[in-house]
Amino acid sequence: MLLSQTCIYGLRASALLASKSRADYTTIRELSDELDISFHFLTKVLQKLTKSELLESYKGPNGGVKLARTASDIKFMDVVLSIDGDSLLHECALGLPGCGILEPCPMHDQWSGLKQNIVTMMKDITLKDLANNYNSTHLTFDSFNKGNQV
Amino acid sequence: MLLSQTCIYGLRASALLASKSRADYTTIRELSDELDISFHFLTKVLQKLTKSELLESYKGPNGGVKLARTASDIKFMDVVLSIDGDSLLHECALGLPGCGILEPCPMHDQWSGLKQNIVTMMKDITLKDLANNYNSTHLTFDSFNKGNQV
DNA sequence: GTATATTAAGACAAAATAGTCTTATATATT
DNA sequence: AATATATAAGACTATTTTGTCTTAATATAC
Ligand code: SF4
Ligand code: SF4
Repeated sequence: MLLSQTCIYGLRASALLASKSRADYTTIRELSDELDISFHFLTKVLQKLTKSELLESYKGPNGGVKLARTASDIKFMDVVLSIDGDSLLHECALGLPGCGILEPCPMHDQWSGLKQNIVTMMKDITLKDLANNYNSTHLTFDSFNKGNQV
Repeated sequence: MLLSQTCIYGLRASALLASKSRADYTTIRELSDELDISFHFLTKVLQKLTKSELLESYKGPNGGVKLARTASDIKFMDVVLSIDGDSLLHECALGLPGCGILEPCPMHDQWSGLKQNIVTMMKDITLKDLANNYNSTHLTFDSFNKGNQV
């Protein structure tokens, strides 16, 4: 897995938030219900995004969370960096230690090209993109998760 | 991380084995020393490769492990499949549940292309490729692992 | 100000992954 | 046969990741 489970939750919640109006706060309970993620766990995940100032939170009645910027202004990568940190950028996802510049392994050129493409994609795609074709079934039910081809 | 730590160990040991003669068995102790991996842990990892018939093992004096086939005949992907299974092939490494064919998310086309490239690379590269430019420093010391760019 | 709704924080528990250690088994040498 | 050398197997521990629960803090409404 390229991204932690925690990060995935953050991405799914962010995408869902991006499909909602920024005029109102959405409660984490509503998000956790729609996404079928544990409320308490999602709360902790979103706290990271709030601290990173990708989300804004508000306590009390009519409180909740909302995007801190417009959906088109928040990149997929912003969420990844906030939750998983920058290891994706700096470490070889193949996991082979001793990195590329000094002593490249035979896969390095190919791999680093592919990896750069992934990073570019994550830096290109915004929450608006994710929200555009948003399909609640897709982002919601884990039951679809088994045995599907990618 | 795309591959488990266990899988990385298997790959590093396999690459090292590929740089050695198939006429002799190499002891796991020798591999674990050269790669700076716990002997007992590496033993368990290599047992998987032996069960998958990528390696052959032999007990007793002058025993050890060796490649079951020529290095050019064993793919990077063979090792990955043996140790991590086929989740890399079937699951979205982005982790978003509910997969691509029925309800593709907006990233699907891009992502599935990139992912296919990774899979193709892993199916293309053989242990011989890894062994060719083999550099023991690179595959050995974790101290190089921090802060290098990929 | 009291009750209610909400996020924040942190202690705690469970599960998955990684790593260690001991014993069993097979082989070779003498 | 006895000893030494090796992998195989499995119990055990440690660490990380994931998930749960309780309490604190903050805001609203009445
Ligand atoms: S040389 Fe490149 S591909 Fe190979 S292990 Fe290092 S960073 Fe990864
Ligand atoms: S649609 Fe494709 S990219 Fe998106 S989550 Fe599913 S498999 Fe992954």
